[in-house]
Amino acid sequence: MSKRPYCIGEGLKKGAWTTEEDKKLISYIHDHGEGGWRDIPEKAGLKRCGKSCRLRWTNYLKPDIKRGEFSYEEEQIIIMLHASRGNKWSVIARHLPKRTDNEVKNYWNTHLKKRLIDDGIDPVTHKPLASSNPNPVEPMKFDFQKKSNQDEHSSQSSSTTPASLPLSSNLNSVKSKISSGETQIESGHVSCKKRFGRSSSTSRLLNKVAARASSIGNILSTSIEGTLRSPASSSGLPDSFSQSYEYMIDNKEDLGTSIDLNIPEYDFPQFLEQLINDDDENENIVGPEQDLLMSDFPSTFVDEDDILGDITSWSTYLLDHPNFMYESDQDSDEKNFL
DNA sequence: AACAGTCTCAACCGCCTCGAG
DNA sequence: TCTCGAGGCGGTTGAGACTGT
Repeated sequence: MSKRPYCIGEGLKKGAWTTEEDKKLISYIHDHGEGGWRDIPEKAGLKRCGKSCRLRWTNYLKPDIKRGEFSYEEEQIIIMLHASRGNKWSVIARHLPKRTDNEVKNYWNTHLKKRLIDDGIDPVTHKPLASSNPNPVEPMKFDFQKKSNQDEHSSQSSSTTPASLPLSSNLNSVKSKISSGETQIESGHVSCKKRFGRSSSTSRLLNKVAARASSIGNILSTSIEGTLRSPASSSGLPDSFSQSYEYMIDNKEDLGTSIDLNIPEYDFPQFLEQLINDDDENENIVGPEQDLLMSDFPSTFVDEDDILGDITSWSTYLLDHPNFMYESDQDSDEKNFL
C-alpha cells in the first residue's frame, strides 16, 4: 500500500485556528483547489492534520458559506426535515443553500430544540410531549415568531395560548395512528411498523407516504398556528411547498401578522384539493387518477433526499386513499421499511 | 468589580462507508 | 476478494462570550 495516514504526526496543532493559519489555508486552496487533504498541511505550511484542514475549510472558510441568523423559512425546513429524517444534518443542510451541516446541527441543538420543548413538542419524535399535552391528537403550537418577539415583548408569550387548530378527520386519523404507536418513531425517523398487504415495492412506497404524512402533520400544525411570513421571499422552497403556504395565506387574512390564528376549522382534504388544482397548471404533476401504488413510480418522485418535492405526489395519494393507514397488514413479511 | 452559571459554536473525536490498491 | 486509508458524518467537548447576582 502506498497510502499514508493523513491525521497522524508529531507536534500537530489543535484548537482554535489563527488568522495566519486561515490565510495559509485559503491561499493554498485558492491556488491548488480542494482535495488531497492529506498533503495540504505540509504544502501549505500548516502544523495541522489534513482532517482538521478539511473541516476548517468546509465549515468556516469556504467562500460560499452563509453565516448569521437563520430565517423563518430555514427554521421551518429544518424542523420539517428533522421530523422526517432525524439527525441527518448533512441531508438537512443540502436543502439549505450555503448552510453547513455543522451549523444546522448547532442551530438545532442550541435554538430549535429548546424552543420545541418550550412549546410542548418532543424534539425527537416531534409529537406533543405527554406531560404537557394530554391529548396527543391535538396539535401543539410552535411559535416561529416567538424568537423575534421575545426581545420586544419578553413578558408576552403566545406559546401559552392553547392550541386552537382542530385538524380535519383525515389528518387526525393519520396523526392519531402515528401517536398510538401503529407507526413508530425512533430517533426522529418515522418508521412505519404497520405492514401493508402489498408487494414489497408498494409497501415501501406506502411507508414513505406514511412518513410524509407525519411530517405534513407537523408542518401544518406548526405552520398554520405559528406566524408565517410570505413564502415569496424564501429561497430554495419547492413550488408545492410554497403553494401550501399560499393557499393558507389566500384563505386566512393577516396570516403574516397574526400570532394566534384561532382557525376554528381547517379542512385538510380541501387544502389538498387546492394544492392539486394549483399544480394542474404545472408540469410533472401526478394527477389523482394516477395510481401511485401500482405504477412504476418515477424515482424522482420518491427521492428520499428531496421529500419536499414529494408533497404533491403523496398528498394526491392521501386524497384518494384517506384510510390507507388502516389497510390490512395480513400476509406481509415486508421488513425493509423505507 | 468579581464571580458563577449559562450559552454558543468552532473544533475535535470516533465510527462508518467507499474505493483505491 | 480483501485490506486499509480518505473522506463523510453525527455526537460531544470546551473555550470564550454573555448574563445574572
